[in-house]
Amino acid sequence: MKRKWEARLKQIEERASHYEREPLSLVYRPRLSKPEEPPSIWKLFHRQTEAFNFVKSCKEDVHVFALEYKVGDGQRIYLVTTYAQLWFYYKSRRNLLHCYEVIPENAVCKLYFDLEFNRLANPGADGKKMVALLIEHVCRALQQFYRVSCSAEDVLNLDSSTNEKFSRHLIFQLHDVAFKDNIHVGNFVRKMLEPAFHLIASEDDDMTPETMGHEFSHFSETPVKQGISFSKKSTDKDMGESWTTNSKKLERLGSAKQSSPDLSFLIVKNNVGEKHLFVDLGVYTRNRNFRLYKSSEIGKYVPLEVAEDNKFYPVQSENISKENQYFLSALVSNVRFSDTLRILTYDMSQNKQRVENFNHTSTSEGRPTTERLKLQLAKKEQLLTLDKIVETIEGFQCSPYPEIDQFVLLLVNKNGIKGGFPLPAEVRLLFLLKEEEEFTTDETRDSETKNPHEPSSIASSKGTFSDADWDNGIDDAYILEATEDAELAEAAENSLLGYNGIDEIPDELIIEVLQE
DNA sequence: CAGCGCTACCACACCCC
DNA sequence: GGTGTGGTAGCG
Repeated sequence: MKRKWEARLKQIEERASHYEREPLSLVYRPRLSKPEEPPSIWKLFHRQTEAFNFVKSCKEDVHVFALEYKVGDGQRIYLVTTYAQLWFYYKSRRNLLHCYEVIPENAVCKLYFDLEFNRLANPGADGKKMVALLIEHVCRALQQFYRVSCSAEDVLNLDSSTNEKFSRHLIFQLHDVAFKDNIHVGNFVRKMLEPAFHLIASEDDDMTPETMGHEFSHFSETPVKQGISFSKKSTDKDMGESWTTNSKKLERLGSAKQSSPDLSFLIVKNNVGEKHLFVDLGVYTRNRNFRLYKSSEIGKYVPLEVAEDNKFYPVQSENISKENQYFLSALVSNVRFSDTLRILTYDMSQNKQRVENFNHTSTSEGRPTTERLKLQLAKKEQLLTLDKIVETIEGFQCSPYPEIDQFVLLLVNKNGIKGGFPLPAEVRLLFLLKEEEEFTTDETRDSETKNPHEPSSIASSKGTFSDADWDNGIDDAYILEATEDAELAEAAENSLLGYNGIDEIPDELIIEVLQE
């Protein structure tokens, strides 16, 4: 008895001296890593900007998440941590319900969709069928715009439907392909759905038929901001134009029926009976919050779960559970690093912000250097369209010699492939741009249709969606591809970064160009 | 102490016929 | 009536 007590005492004394040698830290910190590894990161912020500032100061691969914590007002706090650590505390689903990923502005991301319709307002709508048709349409558009192949098996299909609402998230898992950021995703999605907007607009026209020769004709007032609308006065001449307009409209409808894809399945009614799209276009804004796999909106108890008709199955891995795989796959900004990663872009207003962006990103050197951050920075600096590179050359006086610029243009346009300039970075990239024809931007489209003295410009305007548009649908889309052609890459790089005369350009390259 | 980024909508000024 | 602007409620 006494002996047992002595042993116990000794044990306690040993433990006491152990804690004297290695005291517990004053503040408990959750810790996934071993003591010799870097400490865990788990920080909460009231302001999103503070969270992102912390991420910038952080070497580790951390991300910003938004947590809903008050019912009613969608007020959120912001959590910064790693995917692994979040999953560790998240997976039990006893805490951290109502979590959102913050899709950072300017961050490479996946193609994603938020789909929903009110069941009561759309009796007979077959949600699953609509999802399948949409996926088909998206894959076709990816193929036609970017020559990117995919199928329903590449799409993670998450469901959070209720009796009232059909609701899905789609996240595309494209191999070695991602979008520049979610603004570009939005541009692509809106372009891809253009035939559907025209359908809605034309059906609205049918519901409110305009009286011939009356005040005005309303035309194609779409929910997209680049939609076309114009009006006219009731003179004889204008009546003629108005008729032209109507006949064009009919022609447009005809061609829409014949050649552009039939997207009528995407049209649903909201709870007041107005026609809308099945696809929510409000989710492609800066720093958009996107609900995590197995999270629910606060106040509701409907988490996102793998849909029964989901066809995406993550590759099985020994140390990552299937649930964790789905969790990671559902993260829109979780783009897998790859040295052959292609970045898709879709510019709406080509002439606006690009150079500004270039200046901005080029000053942000020396940032934290995880592979991912390096990659994103590299991408940012390389994401210049050919036009912008020319502007940049002119703007910065990089090359005072027109023949150098000519040479560069020839070089990168070789074999009908327009190109960009691989800058000094881990990954060398080449831009594959669309062929010659200058695409009519939405601004020119608007200015054309607004000009009352040029009905012919309306007729020939790209404001109508035609088969040709669809086939040429590459529009402002660019594909960036890794290139193994080191010689070409190096020459282009040197051309941009400081050759001062034609003498300095390697002979063999000059010969190559002259031979063309 | 404490959210964020829009867009649709409205009100208003100003212009032109 | 058309067009442009500025402010904001409310949606996602």
